[in-house]
Amino acid sequence: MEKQKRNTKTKQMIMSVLSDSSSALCYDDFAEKLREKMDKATIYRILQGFCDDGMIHKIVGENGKTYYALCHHCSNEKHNDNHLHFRCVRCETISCIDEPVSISPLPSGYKMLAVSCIVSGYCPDCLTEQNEKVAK
Amino acid sequence: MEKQKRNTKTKQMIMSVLSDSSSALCYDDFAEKLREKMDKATIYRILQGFCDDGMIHKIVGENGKTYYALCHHCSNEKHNDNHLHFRCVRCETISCIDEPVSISPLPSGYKMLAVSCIVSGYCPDCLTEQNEKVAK
DNA sequence: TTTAATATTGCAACAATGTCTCATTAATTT
DNA sequence: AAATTAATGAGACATTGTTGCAATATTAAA
Repeated sequence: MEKQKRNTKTKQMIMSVLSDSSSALCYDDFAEKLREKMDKATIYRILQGFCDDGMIHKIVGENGKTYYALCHHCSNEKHNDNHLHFRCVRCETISCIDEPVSISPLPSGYKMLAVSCIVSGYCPDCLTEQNEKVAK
Repeated sequence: MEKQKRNTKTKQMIMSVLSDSSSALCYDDFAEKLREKMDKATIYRILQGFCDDGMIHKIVGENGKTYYALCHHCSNEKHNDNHLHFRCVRCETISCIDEPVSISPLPSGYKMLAVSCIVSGYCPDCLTEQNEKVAK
């Protein structure tokens, strides 16, 4: 790790965009919220740097895009990306769920090191709206 | 579904490459095995067609690449992509594990529709080799 | 079997996502 | 304040995948 030695305004802006969001963000989200204040390469480099430093983590969506999220519940000692991610099929946001993923026992002979898991469905907000629609 | 109406040689070749493989394959794998006998667009289109027809399924790896695998254990009536995928960190193959994924209960308010899950670690072959190395 | 209809293919251009180089700028150290 | 070093912006490039369209192959019709 030879990265992120200076705490610049650029980095602060990116970090604050991410802190203000309750869901994981992709490059386009950052670009939009920063209104072209920052170069594409810079955004990607800073996000990669934060990942290398263990401050955020990546989630690759089923659309092939990479999303970035703060490591809210990862301690410094024990960095754990193995939690669940949830993608809402209605509002299209991806967010972290703090419950650890329990995977049914693997067939013998396999050794598990990490889990990357995205559940899709309705998030609480969208499920509520959905139910209200049906109720009408 | 308006696809794959003709069973051409091209499709047969792609299907046989996939049948012969015990792991999921990405575009490059097909291109390599078919030795430039076939155009990129054709390969992608046929794979997409097989997906639409429910004969194969896609897995998006953590590298952002899409892998394709036969639906070995999906019946026609009940198409189930919600099984586990395993990526070996040593031989770098991605394969399907037929065990269904059991996810620890979601927080209330969420409604799960599908699961996309990739476990990484050592596959049986590579774990054996690893252990033999250590034993020496 | 020959013709007509239609699906498939190859090619090239394009699109989206992300990375790299390198000159310039900004932050830190001396 | 000057020197050092890290970060940034700009554009070119890389990779993965898609699209439009003319040419080809397959199937259906005559």
